[in-house]
Amino acid sequence: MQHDDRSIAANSVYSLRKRPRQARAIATVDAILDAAARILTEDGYAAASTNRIAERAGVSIGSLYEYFPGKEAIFAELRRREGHKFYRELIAQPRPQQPRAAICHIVRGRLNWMRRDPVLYAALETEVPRAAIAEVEAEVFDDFLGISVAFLEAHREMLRPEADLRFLAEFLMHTVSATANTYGLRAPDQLDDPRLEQAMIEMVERYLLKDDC
Amino acid sequence: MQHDDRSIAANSVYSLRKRPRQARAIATVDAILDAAARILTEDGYAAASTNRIAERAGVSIGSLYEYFPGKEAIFAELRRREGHKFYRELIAQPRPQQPRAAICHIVRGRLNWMRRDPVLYAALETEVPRAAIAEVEAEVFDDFLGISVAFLEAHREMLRPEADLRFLAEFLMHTVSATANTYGLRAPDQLDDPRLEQAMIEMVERYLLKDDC
DNA sequence: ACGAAAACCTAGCGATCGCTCGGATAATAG
DNA sequence: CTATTATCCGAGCGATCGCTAGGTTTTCGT
Repeated sequence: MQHDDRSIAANSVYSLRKRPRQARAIATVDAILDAAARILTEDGYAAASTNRIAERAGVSIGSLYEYFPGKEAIFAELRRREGHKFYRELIAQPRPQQPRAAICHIVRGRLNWMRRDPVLYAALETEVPRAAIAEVEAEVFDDFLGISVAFLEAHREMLRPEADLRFLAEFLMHTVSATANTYGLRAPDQLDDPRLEQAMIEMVERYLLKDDC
Repeated sequence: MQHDDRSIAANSVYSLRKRPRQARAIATVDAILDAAARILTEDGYAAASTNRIAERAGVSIGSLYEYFPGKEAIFAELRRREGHKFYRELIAQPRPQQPRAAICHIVRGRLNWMRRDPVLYAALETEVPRAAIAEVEAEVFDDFLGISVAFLEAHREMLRPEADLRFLAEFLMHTVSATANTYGLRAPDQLDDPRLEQAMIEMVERYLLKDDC
């Protein structure tokens, strides 16, 4: 398993204190993040104390603070890795050229991401303090926004007239993302209802594309 | 003997411990909720300790626990009151009969609610532990879902063929609500952008109504 | 093999947490 | 008035929090 440099961010209270170099150190960091995710999933953020995370990870509290400058940094890193995982998965697959197929691809990808562990992602998006998540969130969002705008520009003739493609891309990303999150949070069992995926796809298509497409 | 008219909420760890009877007691509860809201807005849930809330409210910690069985109950009650405020506001106004006007009315109402205090509502929806909010949230949601389904049924002929109106109503409520929340959380300044309101309205209209409407 | 660097650990500090308890004060009922 | 209930108070408990200091063990480079 290769270790990606991008999952370790610039110097900040929410980034790793130092890079784990040896294999066992990487395993330690992974175990901490895994334990944090499990506790967050099972008992919520309030129950996820640093001592308990370390204990659950089978690691001493001292080792935890060897790599993480503070509690919130653990969840920031967790969010960072999951975000990049989704992002890389999505752009690894060839992106369809046809708008309809591309919309389908994006919506399905976003839903699949949430389906993998709805409770964890919902908790990450909602119970973890905003400050810890905000900057991490922006990284992938901005990247993806650029791709989306470029895609809309490439298919401008098929779209309804719209002055600001950037606003449009932002709006659709927020809508799709927010809806997926909300279902993951409020009705995780409905994530697998084929009607949900279909409804989201059709909603975006109908709003975005000209009527005669 | 003691006739117990606890008309505030069902007995639960998230409801008031006892009903404030005198005017000064009501003022105390209000002050506590107000202080909780301000601290939550300014410094987040992690900083909103019971001691600090009581101090900010100008009330002793003893008085706080006179009425609230625990910390989370404070935020549950806060959420309950804000939710009912929105709900009553929305159904107090005459609901338009025409589908397009009704959609407009609902979307604008939901956005106006979020506009009143984006940071507070975003924090309520996201940083407060789920358990404290869940049951409160369901109260208004279920009520409103009934209204929505009835409305869709009344205008069935104008809608695109759709088997399950209940699923449809739920989907639209979640989408509109989630989008409003997300903008309040990630880009509160854009809440006043007229393009956002317009985009949300058009998106719902285009998805919901037949093409020839 | 050996010194340096990296990784890991334990004990526990100071602060703060949520919350209780016993009693003081104010409003209300009879 | 008095008795009763409602309200308010704040010292402080036990638990736990995030986190650190200082030392030991493991790995790596040479």
